[in-house]
Formats: sequence, structure tokens, C-alpha cells
Amino acid sequence: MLRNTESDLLAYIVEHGLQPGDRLPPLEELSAELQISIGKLREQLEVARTMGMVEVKPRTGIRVSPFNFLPAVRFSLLYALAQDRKLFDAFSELRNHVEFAFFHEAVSLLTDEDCAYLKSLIENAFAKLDEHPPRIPHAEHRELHLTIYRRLDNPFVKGLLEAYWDAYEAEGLSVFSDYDYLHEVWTYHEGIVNAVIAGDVDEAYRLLVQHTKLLQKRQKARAPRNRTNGDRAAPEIKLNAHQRTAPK
Amino acid sequence: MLRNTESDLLAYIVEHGLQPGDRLPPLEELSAELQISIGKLREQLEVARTMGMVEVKPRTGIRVSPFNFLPAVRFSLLYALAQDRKLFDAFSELRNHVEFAFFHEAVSLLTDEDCAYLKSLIENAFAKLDEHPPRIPHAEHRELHLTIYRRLDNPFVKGLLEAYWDAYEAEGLSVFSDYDYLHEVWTYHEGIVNAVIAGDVDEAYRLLVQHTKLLQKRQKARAPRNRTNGDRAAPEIKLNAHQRTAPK
DNA sequence: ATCGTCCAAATCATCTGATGAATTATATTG
DNA sequence: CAATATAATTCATCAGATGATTTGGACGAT
Repeated sequence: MLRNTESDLLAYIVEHGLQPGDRLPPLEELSAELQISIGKLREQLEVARTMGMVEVKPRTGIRVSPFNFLPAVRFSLLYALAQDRKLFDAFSELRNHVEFAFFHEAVSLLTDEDCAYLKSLIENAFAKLDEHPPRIPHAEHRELHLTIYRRLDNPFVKGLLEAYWDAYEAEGLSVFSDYDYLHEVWTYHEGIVNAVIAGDVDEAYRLLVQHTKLLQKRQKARAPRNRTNGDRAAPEIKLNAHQRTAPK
Repeated sequence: MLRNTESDLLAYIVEHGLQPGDRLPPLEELSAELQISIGKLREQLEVARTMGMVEVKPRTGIRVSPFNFLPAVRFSLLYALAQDRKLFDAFSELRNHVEFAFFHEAVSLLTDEDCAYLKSLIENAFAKLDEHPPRIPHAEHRELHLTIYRRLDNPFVKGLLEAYWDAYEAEGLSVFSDYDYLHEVWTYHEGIVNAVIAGDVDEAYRLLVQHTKLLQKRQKARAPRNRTNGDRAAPEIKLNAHQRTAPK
């Protein structure tokens, strides 16, 4: 199975049936057992670590991690975006379709606690928007979406959805926004959650699709941004007429 | 952007704006320029190579590859399957939804040559099935599906779809089958392609969904298989009554 | 001139050994 | 008993030497 990867290290894990939490022998021992130098072993170790397959610390050694699709997707995605920003839209499109496709199943698995949590996120978000100056409820936005899909038993779907938000943040999209847009988005969120709680999943789905179109429209409209490497702008909301005339 | 990855090597590529085909300096030079040892550099190089971001050969050196989502997905997926076969169904579900979601767009981009190619695949497939003994048209199966999505300008979607087939083969699912099932599948394929050519994308979509259900049913029915590492069975079709009574 | 063969140079590939840093376990001391 | 100091384990990084591969060029034969 893993012959493809040519990784003696991963082959060792698989063939020994090591489970998450299990420890591997020290590198020196592994080197002797697998008949390859520590240097080569460390090359493979770096791959396994980058992919989130093992956790490695001095003294503690090398530990097998639970499977997670996210690191592989994120690594590839962030590199892709660094090379070509336009690819964000391509990934975004994939993510939207995946959200749509798994929405019904995901919602059907939500617990009462999940719903209560969703409601609290909405409250917090509106609270942030109503501050002076308003703050962007980005953490709540990410959390809301991921919470809806939390109970899905599909690591691949979850990995893709999580990677989207990491890319979103890496692109700096969580930083700039305008009040009207944010308010509208969160009104949709409120509607989605209310429909979910009311058991009207179809209505929730309808609102999800509409709210996604809102985002798509906005992303097409946004000017190509040019941020150099060290440039970390502080979060900021561009105020507009609506916010200024109704500040309270 | 790539600060996350902590890879000086990839940071070098990005910051120097290297494009696919461009060469990196030799490791010794890079080591001096980036102020890290060759050993550490090689650890990062192994990651970049595993992810398909660079191609590296003696004398030729290190070359930047065009972006490809497949290696990252495949690597993570194959490791996941080696740990837990049941995850194949999870990925399969994702792949099916992705195929559905992008079907209309993909079909709308197909050229006349693509359609002709699809028709030839179907001919070849039925020819293989009609041989004595029949052969499994697995290559045609893979090619048919991927061809439909070939014109999509979304590397992430394509990476996921391609990874599915690599996993399919790694799982050995391309090896065993029965004649009736294969014949039914290819009858669906024929219907899909004919509908596409006739311009009836909705009908094609309907058939695609139905044909996918066929596969799902079969995968649920299949007994958990136990194949050890070196076990490579030759392709084989289990003949059944239909095939035996109508061998010609 | 064109082709093929052989040789040399460039570059990656791998190993070994030495030293440093981080973390955890253990011992010590007030 | 708690806080601190010490030690042991393991990873982290580096440097250097040697081998393997691939490529490009020299050179001769046809």
C-alpha cells in the first residue's frame, strides 16, 4: 500500500500496526533496524511531520498522530496560493460545493449543544459588530461554519473545509470588510441557525446557498491586492453611510 | 504566506518568483545563501518533492514543477487507507459529490475530440468485456471519468478526482469484479456519453447519479478483504450464469 | 558532416561522526 | 512537601567524505 510513498518510516508504522499515541523507536534504533542512515530517515520524518502523521519532540521521541487530512491540503493549498492568488477562487468553489453537498447530512447530526453553541456565536458576532468601532467577527464566522459540519464522520470533507479557512486567513480576507456586508452575512447566518433549530433544513439550505452567492459576488468585486511579505495590516472595518448614520 | 510551512526552500521559490521549469541553485549554493546546512535543506527538499512541487535529478538539479494538488492528496489518502480501509468509503462519498457538483460545468467544456475519445473508450471497454476470457476495462473506466472533467480549470477538483482512482487501484478494487456488474456499469457509461453528445446534460447527469448508486451498493456488499503486502493477484473476472450461458 | 562511443564534470544521494538543544525524569535541598 | 538543580534521553543541526546519476562534450569512425 505505502510502497508508492517510498517512505520506510511510514511503512514501519503501517507494518507494525502502530496506532495514534504509539511511540516509534529512537532514530538511531530505527536507522539500524531499517538499514538506512539517520539523515535519510530524517528526510522521511520531515515529510511525515509536515503531513501531521507524527509528532516529534526531543526526549519524548516520535509519536503517531491520529489521521488528519488537513495538513496535506493546507500545505499544498498555501503553496499554491503563494504562487497564484487566483487559485483561491478555485478552491473556494470546491469548498462551496462540498458545503452544499454535505449540509443536510451534517445538520441532521447536530446535537442540542451544537445548536446552542451556534446561537451563542451569532450573539457574539452581532455584539462585536455593534461595538465602537465595530470588530470583525471572523473567529465566529469560521467557527460557525465548521461547527455545522463538526459531527460529520468524514475526515476528508472536514479537512477541506478547515483548509478553506486557513487559506482565507492567509489571504488576509479576514482583515478587511465593510459593515453592511458583514451585517448582511450575519443576518443570513442567523436565519440559517434559526431554520436549523426549527427543523427546517431545506430553508436553512436555501439561505446557505444565498449567503454563499453574496460572498462570491463580493470576491469577484474585490480588487487584486498586492501585499508584500512583511506587511501585516491591522484588522479594520471600512465604515460606510449606513454605519455612520446609524452608529448606535 | 509560506511562513506557515517553515520551509526555507519553498520560501526561496516563492520569494524569487520562480516559475514552473525554472531551476534552483545547487544545494551547496542554496545552503550558503539560506544559511542552513545541506542536511536540513534536504529534509525540506524531500517534502517539496513528495508534494510534487519540485523535480530533482543528479546533474540536472532542482526544477520547479507546475502546481498539482494530486500528490498531497494521494500521499495523505494512501496513508489513511493503509491505516484504515474503511476510510475509502468516506473519500468515495466526497468524490461522488464532487463529480456531481461539477458535472454540468465539466460537460459544457468538452470538445468534439473529447466526445470522440469518450466513444472510443466505450468501444474498447465493450471489446474487452466480450473477449474470452473477458478482461476488466479498468483503464478505460478511469480514463472515461477523468476525461469528462479534463477541461475543468480547477486543479483542486481534478486532484481529488485523480486521487480517487489511485486509491481505487491501491485498494485492489480494479482487480476483482463480475461480468454482470461490469456490463451494467458500461451500459450506463454508454448512456451518459450518448446523452452528453446529444446535448442532454440533465439526462447524462441522471444516469451518472444512478450509475454511482450501483457502485455504492456493490461496495457495501463486498466482504472486508484481507490482502497482505506482497499479495498481488492477477486481474480476474468472476464469471456467472449470464456469461457462461451466453459466451459468444 | 553525422553518428556513436567514451570520458569528464556537475549535481544529487547517502553515510558517518560530532556537537548542541530541548525535554523530561530524578535527585537534592530547604 | 515543594522547589530547584542535575542528569539522561532524544531529537536538531552541522560538516565532511564518498558514491551514484545524469548530462554534455571530445573524439574518432564511417
